[in-house]
Amino acid sequence: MGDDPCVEETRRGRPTMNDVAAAAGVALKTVSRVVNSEPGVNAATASRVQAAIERLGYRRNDSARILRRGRTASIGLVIEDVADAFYSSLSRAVEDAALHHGYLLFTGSSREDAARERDVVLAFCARRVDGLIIVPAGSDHGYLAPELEAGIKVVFADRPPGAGCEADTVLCDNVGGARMGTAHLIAHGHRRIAFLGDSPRIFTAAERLRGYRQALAAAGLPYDEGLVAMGPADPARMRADLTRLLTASEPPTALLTGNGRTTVETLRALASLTDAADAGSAAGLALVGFDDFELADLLGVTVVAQDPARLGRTAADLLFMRLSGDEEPTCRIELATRLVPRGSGERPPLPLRDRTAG
Amino acid sequence: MGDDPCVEETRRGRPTMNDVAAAAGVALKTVSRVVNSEPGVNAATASRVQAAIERLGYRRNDSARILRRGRTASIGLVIEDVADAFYSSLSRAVEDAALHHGYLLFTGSSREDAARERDVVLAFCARRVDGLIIVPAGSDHGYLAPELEAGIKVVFADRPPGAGCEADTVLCDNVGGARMGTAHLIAHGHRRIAFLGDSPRIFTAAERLRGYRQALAAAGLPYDEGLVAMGPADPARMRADLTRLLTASEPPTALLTGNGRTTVETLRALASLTDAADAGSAAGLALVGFDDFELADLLGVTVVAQDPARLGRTAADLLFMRLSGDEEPTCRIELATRLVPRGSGERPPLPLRDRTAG
DNA sequence: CAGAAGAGTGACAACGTTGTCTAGGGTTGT
DNA sequence: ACAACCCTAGACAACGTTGTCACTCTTCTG
Repeated sequence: MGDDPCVEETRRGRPTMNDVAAAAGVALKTVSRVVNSEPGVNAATASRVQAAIERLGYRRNDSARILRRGRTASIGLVIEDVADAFYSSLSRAVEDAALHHGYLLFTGSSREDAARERDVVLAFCARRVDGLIIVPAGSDHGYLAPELEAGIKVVFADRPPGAGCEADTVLCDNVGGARMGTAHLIAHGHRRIAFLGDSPRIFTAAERLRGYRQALAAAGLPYDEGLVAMGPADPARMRADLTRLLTASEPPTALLTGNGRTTVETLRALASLTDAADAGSAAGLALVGFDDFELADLLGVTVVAQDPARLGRTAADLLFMRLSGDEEPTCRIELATRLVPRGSGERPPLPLRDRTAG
Repeated sequence: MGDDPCVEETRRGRPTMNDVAAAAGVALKTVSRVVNSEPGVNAATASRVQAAIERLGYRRNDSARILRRGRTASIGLVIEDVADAFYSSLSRAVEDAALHHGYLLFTGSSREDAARERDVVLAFCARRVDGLIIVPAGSDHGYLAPELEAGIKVVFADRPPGAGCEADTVLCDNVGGARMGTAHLIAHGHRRIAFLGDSPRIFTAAERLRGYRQALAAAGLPYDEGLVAMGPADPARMRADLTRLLTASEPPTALLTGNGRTTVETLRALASLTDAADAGSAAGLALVGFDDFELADLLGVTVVAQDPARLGRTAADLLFMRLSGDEEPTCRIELATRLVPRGSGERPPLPLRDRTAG
């Protein structure tokens, strides 16, 4: 009475193949065969094993399986922030691809922090992912050398790896997109166009600044540093920058914003600065945003659209090609951007003396 | 010459602790101690081992570690869709909590498909996650019994588990929120209020419908099925439903929309139906949306705000309490919602004869 | 009818790590 | 000088699975 009432049931924790084997009266290996749908098991035996599996609630231990087999059928995705719409679209595309190939997906955010990027990547490597898709935050990827050496396939997305790291890369045409957006404003008569972008140490922000400058140069317009404000999309900073721009002696008549968050915060700042209900036309400024965003259509904001889902899909396709044995030299793909006119970018320059801000 | 030029370097694949031990001239176990920062290793020995680790690019194999130790220090999160803003905020909160506790996070989307939810959950269990946070798509969670039995901690978020599954649950006050939003419209003079929601087989949609009906009843207003349209947030369907509502003999003067996507698609449909640039006031309808969304402030849309980040944080806190040994009876937490007036919900009813839609 | 072929099953080692136990050698206390 | 101790280090088994090989029956072939 004081003893185990039933030894078999008292076993704590998860049942193993051994337990199933004992319950079904077969050998361990036979259970393994059933679990993995391997051929060479009598139908009657198989169903007896199956019954034992269901009765005990057995689930295969993938850690043991991975340890034994070497391949994990999982990939890792490192992005900047899951909560950002751009990256969550990208995530979803990668998740779809992983599911389609029967892979499990780890996702982690770097929060634009190189050390954290490294930690997340190495944690995934410790879990022995077969491949990685990385949106790099840092610019030194030397830490990847042993991983690449060990055969882990890596694809960089949205931004290239740091110098000295050779790997497939999928980017948007940042320079071309920014050039196109700027040229669009120039074509509508603007001569003083401000550029509001993310911190210039971020690859995409620097590239877009480059495109902006190219467009100015192509049109024979001067590059004025006073019209450029770059930094993280912090509402307070952006308000201050916009106030400075708009109260300058020669304020811009148009804005090019460097990414989705910047565009949105610019719209907010403009709305709060001008008390205009219709933010799209606030202050009479023309506006082109780099990167499309939800509701840009309703707000009438002209954008240079990237396609984050396509970016993710392309990176995943590339990764799975590598995983299935493709040994071609590494490649660098640049996806085209698309200008979507919605009104805000087609406004002509307004005489600026009429209004004051602040 | 034809042979291995250097046996040690030729070894394919990843170095193991054994390799490191050999390279450093110590025993396997000593390497293990160094890797895990266990005490009892001479500083000189430790640095020799460390050097070998770096030279070989050794990374611990977590599968083996997990197999040996039993605990995985990882949790799984199953949501409906990473690309949805509500769930991506929730994800981010969970990710933060996981990071803070030193746990790794698996994320998977169910796409509102019960079978897929089950597959994802079981895949995570096969990887031996210690805990799970689930936004359930299905209503039968019998498949979780063996997992719970095996000690996996489960917290349900946003929606409760199906009958017969006992587990901690964190919800929003859907009924109260919808009641509040509806009462707000009633307080502004509306008598015919339409409800546009997600498919009624989704828990939150059904609850919100319930809140809507309660508010009507409390105000002595009749419940008119003709004012209710529920289904997935498909643009075409929503346009058709709105057209039907607005061209009815007694059209509504206000709308309550049942979630973020529905609100956004409603705004789009209204804009396209009325050609109004200012979608917020399109058709003169008052509008309250359940669930806040990016740019609702600029569009002037009154919402009943949930806090997805708080939802995720609460669920994660609960899970980590369970993981650290908390054995209290399961609980069900309901988070309050908050009404955020921004204009669209404060418009008075308009005489409806003036306009025609379609 | 003997021998070969094949289907079904099981024994066993190995994957890379960690927990337990043991051994060597130096220091301390009496 | 001897025992008792601590510090360091290694030997070994075990975690749960899968790949390899070997064994036992049938059944088929010559």
